[in-house]
Amino acid sequence: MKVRLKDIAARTGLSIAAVSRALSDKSDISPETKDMVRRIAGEMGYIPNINARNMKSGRSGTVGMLTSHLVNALTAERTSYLIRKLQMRNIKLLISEFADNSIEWLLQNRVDAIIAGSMFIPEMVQQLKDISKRCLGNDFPIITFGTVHIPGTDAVKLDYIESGYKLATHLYDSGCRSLLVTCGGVMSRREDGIRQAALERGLPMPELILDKEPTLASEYHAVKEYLANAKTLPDGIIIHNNHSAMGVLTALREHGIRIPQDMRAAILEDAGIGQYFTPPLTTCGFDHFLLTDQLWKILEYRLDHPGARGADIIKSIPPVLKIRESSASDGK
Amino acid sequence: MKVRLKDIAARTGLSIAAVSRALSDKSDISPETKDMVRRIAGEMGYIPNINARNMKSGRSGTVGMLTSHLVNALTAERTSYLIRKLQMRNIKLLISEFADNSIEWLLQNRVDAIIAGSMFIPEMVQQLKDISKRCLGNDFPIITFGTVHIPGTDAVKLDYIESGYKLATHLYDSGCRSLLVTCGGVMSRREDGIRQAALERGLPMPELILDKEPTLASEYHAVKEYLANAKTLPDGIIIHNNHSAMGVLTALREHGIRIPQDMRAAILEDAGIGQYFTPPLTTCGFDHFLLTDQLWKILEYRLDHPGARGADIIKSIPPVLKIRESSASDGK
DNA sequence: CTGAAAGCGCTTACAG
DNA sequence: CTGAAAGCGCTTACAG
Repeated sequence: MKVRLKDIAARTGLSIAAVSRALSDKSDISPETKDMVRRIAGEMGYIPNINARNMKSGRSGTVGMLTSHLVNALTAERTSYLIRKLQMRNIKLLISEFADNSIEWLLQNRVDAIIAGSMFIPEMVQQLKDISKRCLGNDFPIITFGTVHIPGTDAVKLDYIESGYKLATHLYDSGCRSLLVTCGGVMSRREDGIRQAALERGLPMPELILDKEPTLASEYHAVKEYLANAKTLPDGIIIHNNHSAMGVLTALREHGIRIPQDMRAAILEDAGIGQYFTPPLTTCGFDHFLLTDQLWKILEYRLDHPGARGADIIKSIPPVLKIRESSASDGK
Repeated sequence: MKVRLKDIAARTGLSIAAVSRALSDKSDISPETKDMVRRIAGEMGYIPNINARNMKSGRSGTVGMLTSHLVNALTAERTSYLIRKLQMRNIKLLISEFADNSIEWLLQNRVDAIIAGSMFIPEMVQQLKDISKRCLGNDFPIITFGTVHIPGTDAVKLDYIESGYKLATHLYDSGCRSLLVTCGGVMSRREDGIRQAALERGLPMPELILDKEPTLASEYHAVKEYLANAKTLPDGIIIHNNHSAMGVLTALREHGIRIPQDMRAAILEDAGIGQYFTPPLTTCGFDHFLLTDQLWKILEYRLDHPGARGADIIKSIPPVLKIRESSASDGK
């Protein structure tokens, strides 16, 4: 933990510069000294200090990620995938759970790029706009994913309005007339799409269950409470994510509601687990492998081409509707 | 992105040192210059460079975490919790998915401490032993959680043998005579506890389903395949984690197996979702809030008390058995 | 209260 | 092929 180039230099009788070169592999240096230095360095247990190395280059070898809920399975999966990709290139990921000062924090740590999802948080969008403006001339890569695109940043566009619209349309076409929507802790653009589908048909606006603290247990209780007070029940439910689906379905079941006979159900997200529910659940969401892959490609390109900003890179991922038993159309 | 202390110094006519002090809040400096410097720094859009700051102190303000599967819900939750705690103290988390060189990588990045779980991976344990030995005199904090304790490191002990034993004992006492155990991609100490419970009763050793690639889908298929080839069925099943439970249960259901009538079932982990299955699933696992909290306390202590190594800190979390309908004892 | 200087560990033109 | 020197951006004794 303590051995420095200086120590190796002293031990070998070489200069610090020579040792540095012997170890770095990219300058010419005589094979003999190179081997010798490497051997001694190994013996001494030398571990290069990457932070010191970065000091010179001005880059930190770190990518910042703004997120709002790592706990979510999809977020975790995405993060895990990114970490592996980054790690293969010796790049670090600095995760910042969104707060007032999180972007500032990332900047203070001199991240080489920022990735951000959760663009439904207005403060986050605003902060990203601010730094995008501030850093524009500077060629600082910001890559977002979501429905909102900020000029000056790259994006993987996920049309949440479309995904809500698509799923609601399917449910209405299957016979639903009144929809209930669980929204988790926060409204997102997906509700807009659902509303639009209702509007087009002259059907009543969907009812929303908005939950303060969107954990599995609290969503379960929110739905329980809704059911206890409801005079008439909707004939369809859209569950906002995979994680809460178990809680919501349990609440429905305990209320004696059968799916799809009494109520059709679907998840407005796709973590690949819809088919493992009973009955299998219809899902409408974005392929997260595709998403993460696009994200990574843009990121890699930007890291490898600093100073060549050019136009914003924008990729789109379409929402995919997977129809399963839970939204069977004949009420069988 | 470009403003340095030097620039502020030039602009204010002060020395770099004075500017540094005005901004750092801990040295005495006249109120007027302090205010002035801060105002100017703000106007210039100064963002301190934390990495440069750390250069001097020798600490990186980063904690390394070795993990093997961030995708797992519990790992993600733990990580999220830790990140929030660390972020409040402006400490970074460097996550390293375990690989040959991951510890070396953390060390190169001069992490101030290492946290590691997944102690069922022999190579990881070996590597941790090596660096623990190498860094011992150096007061480098290593905090692990799991069943194995490495001398010279702190630990939150999770007795996996005990958790397996406890759950198997419960199932046997409920009437099971032959157990099937899904192990995910890797054997862990939990199987030892299950075997021990069988041994004590003179019952046959549990059958194990070991899966190469433990995803939800592959566990589903692994169980399907097992069921297709089994001559006689076990009367109890232990599922190794929450994530795979949905797949395993679906496979059982498709095979016409009713729980608990035909087969009792339980999860050897507790992510707080057991009660949301149909029927509610018995679980035996460790309280992850407690675990993470203990982890954080040890970590915080170590970071705040460098150079005061003393004895290893060891905390224990007991496995908790939560009995639910899926293991009802009278076969009703 | 403020400045000049040394230093954190490394890299990299620039000379030789 | 190798060394002396400057520098990355900041902090911190040490003088004044």
